[in-house]
Amino acid sequence: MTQEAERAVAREDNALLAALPTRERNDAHRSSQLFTLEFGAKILDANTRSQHAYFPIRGAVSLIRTLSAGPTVEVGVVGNEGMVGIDIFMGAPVQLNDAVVQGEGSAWRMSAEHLLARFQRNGEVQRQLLRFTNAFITQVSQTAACNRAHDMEARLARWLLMMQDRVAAPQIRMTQQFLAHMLGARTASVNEAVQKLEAAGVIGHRRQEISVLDRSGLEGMACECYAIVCRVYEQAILN
Amino acid sequence: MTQEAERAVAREDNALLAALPTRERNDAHRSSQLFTLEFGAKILDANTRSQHAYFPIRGAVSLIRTLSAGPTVEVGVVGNEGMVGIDIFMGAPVQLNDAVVQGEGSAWRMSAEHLLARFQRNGEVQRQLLRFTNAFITQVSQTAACNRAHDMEARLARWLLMMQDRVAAPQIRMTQQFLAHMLGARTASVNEAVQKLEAAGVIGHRRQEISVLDRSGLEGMACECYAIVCRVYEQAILN
DNA sequence: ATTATTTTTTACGGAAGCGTAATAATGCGT
DNA sequence: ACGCATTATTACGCTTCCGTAAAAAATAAT
Repeated sequence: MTQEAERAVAREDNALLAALPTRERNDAHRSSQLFTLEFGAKILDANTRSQHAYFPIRGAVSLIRTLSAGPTVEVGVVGNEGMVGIDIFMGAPVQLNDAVVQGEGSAWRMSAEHLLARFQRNGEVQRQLLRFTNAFITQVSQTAACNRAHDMEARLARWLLMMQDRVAAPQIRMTQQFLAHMLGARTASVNEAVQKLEAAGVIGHRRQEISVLDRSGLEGMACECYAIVCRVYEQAILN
Repeated sequence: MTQEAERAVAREDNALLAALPTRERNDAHRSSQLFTLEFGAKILDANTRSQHAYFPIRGAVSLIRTLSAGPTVEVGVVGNEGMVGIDIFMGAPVQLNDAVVQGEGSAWRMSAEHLLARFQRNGEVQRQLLRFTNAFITQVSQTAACNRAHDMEARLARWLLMMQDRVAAPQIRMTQQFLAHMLGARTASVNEAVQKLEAAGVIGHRRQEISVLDRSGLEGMACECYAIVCRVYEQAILN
């Protein structure tokens, strides 16, 4: 309950911006527009220099890599705790992932120039952004290990938990086809895993929707990766 | 051949340091010690704040994540083109990977305090380090996708190529057991893949050693990930 | 309502790789 | 030279997940 309350508060603003000194925070808000994260929208393109950074207030954005043979794999998810567009201040020539909205919500959108200027001018802004980036690296590392070691069922459970944390709703809306793209698997394999989790009573599902029924049960079926990544982001946000 | 020559030149110093303005570069050398990368040495520990950063001149360092169920997975490799210890300037509370020497060589070793001070003081140092870090993120992302999508044989080929680039020798020394840890697989599976590559005539092997016989043949058997990661590092190093 | 479309579910043979463990080869110490 | 320890290889049954694709169910369009 207390945790619930904390979350509600946190959701009023992006956690990264919220952690900035008042002055910088206000500045960030003034130089951003509120942007609606619409389901399925591709907000950043692979092989392109990002024009904008996004600081989600609510919602989830997946970073997806497409391999030449066709399959796509999600390498990370960003929500309230972070931002999309790190390539802007990391000095990347281009970035290689697509960023796609998975869970509807809203975000502050800031131009690349603005972000870069803020990053270079203010030490605290820089410090926060780099701390997040480091946590993000850990997330991607964990995903790399997870993809090698854990099976569909555990990975699906993990993904649902991460998504639910970010959309802040018990239902998660998406087709299993789409989910298969995230998990780098066949629709049929995903379906099997969905049914197993449902048989275990931790989720319910219908067309285009999965709902979490037993959160802690689901946590029990997810691989360790979920808890690890959660902890890393918590630590990154604390000062 | 020209490429060969370029490589030889590059190997005289770590590429990241070499790209710095003379002044900063000299400073870095003065405040570092030459450190021998001994095969198997663990130079950074998971769950610890790094005390030193390493800028390899020759040799390869693997970043390895150990999962609680036991298996270990390599999430990235660093050699001449980069450095180990990014957590120092990224403001990480701790970092979660072990860093283990895979290919013998040498590196400049710098204290964490020194590195942090240089990072914060000089824009060009910062810029280079962040550019590398961004390339590293791409490497890890690619590994995440690769681990999901590509089979042992292709991943082994990729790993051998990356390792060879960094140790700058046709032979790569390590037990298949160790290799299995890197690839997150059984020794037996690795052995099978080794034999397939050998049957294809692109590598030779004997106890504790694999040698690359047909470099471009091996490239043909590796997944796209090898070329992608190479390109990313090239771009990161160019100004 | 009926048809078309999208999404989910089921099916089946097959490949890759696992867990386990026994056997063979190699190299080291004395 | 001989025995010991490490490393590599082979074996076998099994699980997971793939490729492919057809059937069923849910929704949307006319």
